[in-house]
Amino acid sequence: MKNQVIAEIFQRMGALLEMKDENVFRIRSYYKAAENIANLAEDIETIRRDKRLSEIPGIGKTLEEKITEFLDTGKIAAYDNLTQEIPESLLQVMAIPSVGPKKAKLFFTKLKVKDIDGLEKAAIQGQLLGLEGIREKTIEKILSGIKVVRQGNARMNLGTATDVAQAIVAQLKKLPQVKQIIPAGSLRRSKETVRDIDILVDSHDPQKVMDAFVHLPQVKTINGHGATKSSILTKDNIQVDLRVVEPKSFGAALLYFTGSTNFNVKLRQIAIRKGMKVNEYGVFAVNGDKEKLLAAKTEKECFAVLDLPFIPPELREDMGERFLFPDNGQARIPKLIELADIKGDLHVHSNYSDGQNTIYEMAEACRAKGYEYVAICDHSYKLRVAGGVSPENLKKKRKEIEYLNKKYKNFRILFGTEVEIDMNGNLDYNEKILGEFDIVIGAVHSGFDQPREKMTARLLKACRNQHVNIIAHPTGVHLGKRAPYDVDLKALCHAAQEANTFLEINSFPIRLDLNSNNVFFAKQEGAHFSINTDSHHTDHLEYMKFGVAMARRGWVEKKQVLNTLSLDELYKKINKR
DNA sequence: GCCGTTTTCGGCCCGACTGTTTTCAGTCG
Repeated sequence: MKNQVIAEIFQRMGALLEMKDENVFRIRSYYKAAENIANLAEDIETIRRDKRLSEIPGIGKTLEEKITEFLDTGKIAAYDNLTQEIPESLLQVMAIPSVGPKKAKLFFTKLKVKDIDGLEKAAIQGQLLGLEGIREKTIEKILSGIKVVRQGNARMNLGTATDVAQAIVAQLKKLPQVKQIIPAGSLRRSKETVRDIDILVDSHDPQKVMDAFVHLPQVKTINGHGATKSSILTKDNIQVDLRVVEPKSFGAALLYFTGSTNFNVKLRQIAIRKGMKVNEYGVFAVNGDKEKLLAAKTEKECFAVLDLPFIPPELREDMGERFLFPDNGQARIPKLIELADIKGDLHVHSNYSDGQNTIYEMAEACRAKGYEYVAICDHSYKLRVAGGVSPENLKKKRKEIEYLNKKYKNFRILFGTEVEIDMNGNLDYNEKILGEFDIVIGAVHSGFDQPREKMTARLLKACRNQHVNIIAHPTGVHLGKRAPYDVDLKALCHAAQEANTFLEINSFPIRLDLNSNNVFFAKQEGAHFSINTDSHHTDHLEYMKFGVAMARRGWVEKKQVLNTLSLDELYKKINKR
């Protein structure tokens, strides 16, 4: 798939145009196009072949031509021209906190600085001093910014972000001045990865809260410390922003601070059309230069005065056609699946393969969560690195499960497997063995580099096997580590639908696979899902909330998810017993 | 450069904080 490459080029073109001091709206077009392309679940070459490029939001005639040019020739002339004029390495310089397009351009034109090393050298040698608008403080900021960018500020996964945020929230909550406190931003939207953490506090005494925040033990550097807004870097180099507002405008502030940016833009555009204005202090009716506050206390009220239903944070992305802002009439927001709808976990491991806990411990932990069932799906024999279960050991495992099940009322352990799909789409256990499981999950753990046709055929074959109920982590992605393998998701969805096979939404924070864009796409293509944790420890069962978040971000309802069914309904659905 | 139930031209979200300035530009979210 060329999607990410093209998105990256448009992103870079946007930044280069910024340095050229181009029209800001033209620049925004490139950024917006980059984002929308990066979020496509479909291969952009397929879209192009079907002549649907202009249906991608933010893609007009010009950008369509550029995409076509890239797909045909492997390059974009306009991009090459830009990089002739401005060295690409200046984009690194722009990535330094406190250095934007204006300063990067200034350093390049005045000092011929074209990368981070050059800037550092110039700063140390005192060459920056005396440039227009540059004094000691600015140079200090640049030097510390260079350190930050060198340490890498990669996006963290949702699990890490949740932990970091919770630790800070727990400490600030102890302050008597803090009334409500809630992590906002991309974390509240449950985005797969998070760059920095935004926390919103409601208090009558902002200064006290700010002071406490910047002096938390995990703070390494203070980037900003204002009356209502502060920003710090933790010792693990994670940026955390805190914003304090008056209780009366908490809803408006939460709405603003949750974002996304594009969602805010969209919301504010809607307000303007209605003769209103939205900012973090409320929704206002505008009449000449007079403003009248209409709503601010809760998010719900703010949506209501804009004549919108409450839009759950997970949906606030304004991803073009997926976003059902009404052209006329009411937005239709489906009743999204909730964590409480989940009746069991259909993919956990035990110490029969590479899990840390016994079957009994996993079962008890699931019972404690109020589940009706759990499927113990250990790896199959061939995956030796993960202690795949031999056919002989399967018998023992099955007996153990039967023994435990005799003790349980209103709870059932399902005898399952996560079976290897080999390079040709064949399964690791024979048909007879596969027939004995309650649940069979097919999974790819090898041969990730196969070409699209081969990989797709491989998955389709497994998907159509009469015993396979679920396809595990369908794209194989490891966030920040391994790119997804190349599979025709559309074909997989259609095969899955025909074969009554479910696509997994794997909740493990480094996987989140399918991700929310894929879930949204797969849902449109008629796929149904199973949201599982892939737990290798009882602690991992908590990850279910992340998988549910992916489903919600993909507009999924309860009825589209296998493990919202009761045990009887589940058996019926998968044709067992 | 995109986009359209006021529009195919003329709009395009809004504010906090910082460092440099004597009123604002740049950066960020």
